[in-house]
Amino acid sequence: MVFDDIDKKLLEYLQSDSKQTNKELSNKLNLSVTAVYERIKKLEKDGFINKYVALVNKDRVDNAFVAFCHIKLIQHTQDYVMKFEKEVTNLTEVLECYHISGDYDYLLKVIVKDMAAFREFVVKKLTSINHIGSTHSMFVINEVKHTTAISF
Amino acid sequence: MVFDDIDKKLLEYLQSDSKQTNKELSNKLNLSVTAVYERIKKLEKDGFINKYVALVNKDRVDNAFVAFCHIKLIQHTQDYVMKFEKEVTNLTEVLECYHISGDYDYLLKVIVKDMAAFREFVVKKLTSINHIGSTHSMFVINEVKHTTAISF
DNA sequence: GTTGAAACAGGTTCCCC
DNA sequence: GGGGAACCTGTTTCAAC
Repeated sequence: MVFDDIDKKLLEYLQSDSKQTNKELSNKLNLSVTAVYERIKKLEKDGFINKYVALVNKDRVDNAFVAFCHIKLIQHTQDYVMKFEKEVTNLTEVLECYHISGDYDYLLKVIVKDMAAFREFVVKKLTSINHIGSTHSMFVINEVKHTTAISF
Repeated sequence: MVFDDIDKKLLEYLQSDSKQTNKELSNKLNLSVTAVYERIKKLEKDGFINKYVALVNKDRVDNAFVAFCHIKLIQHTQDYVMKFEKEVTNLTEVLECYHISGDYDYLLKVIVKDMAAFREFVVKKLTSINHIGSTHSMFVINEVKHTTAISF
């Protein structure tokens, strides 16, 4: 597929504000509205754009406590790994989960109400998943930067 | 401000798909289109909704290499901290930056082309910021889960 | 908060180059 | 592939309840 510099620009614009009209985008890209429309549809169809979402302001949400959890599994058989990943994915408190290199196997980003809720989450939900060896938690003191936009 | 269970539901819907029509939302919430419209405008005005964005599929982007970097500062004077945070925020490779508890001061989520580009990033950009003591990097082997939607 | 209608803007389609 | 005009769907505003 063709994926040129205009598409990259377009993706950057849509990543920063998806509510722009095609007319606004056509001005920025020096294209016609139709061309913008067709390029966007193409990017959606070809899976470059996953979805369009509203981003919620964490500061306005009461008691948004964010933590990162390192997790080590006891064993790494395919069974254990797949089961762990499936169960972790189902936890609404887990916003992100990465299989990573290093001392630990996984890094989780978790959001809960407060420290008490975090303790509850670790004890009741996280460590109740079998095969977890050890965990190590870090608490977010301040969110310095957070963007969903990838630069091209 | 009133922020009831309907608003929470509405935010959850908009976080999962912001392109739904007000009519679709009105069906899900058992409200009129006008009521949905007014609630959304209120949530936007009151800052609950930061913005609307397109989420790009990392798998379709050539060579999206993601790493997490722990960073320790040499000193923690207000000057150093603010300068570091400002410079890190300006790096397009840095998607997220958190001031965290624990052995390190900061946790960064970085996206670059490949391992070579990561090395380049660390040597040329990251450690050229003054006052950085030590860094420790972890590489993402697989993204198991990634959502921007907070549950209420 | 609801309904309905009217006005408008934007998305979508089609035909042209 | 891009441009222009017609069409159509959704948003926005307003009235009355």
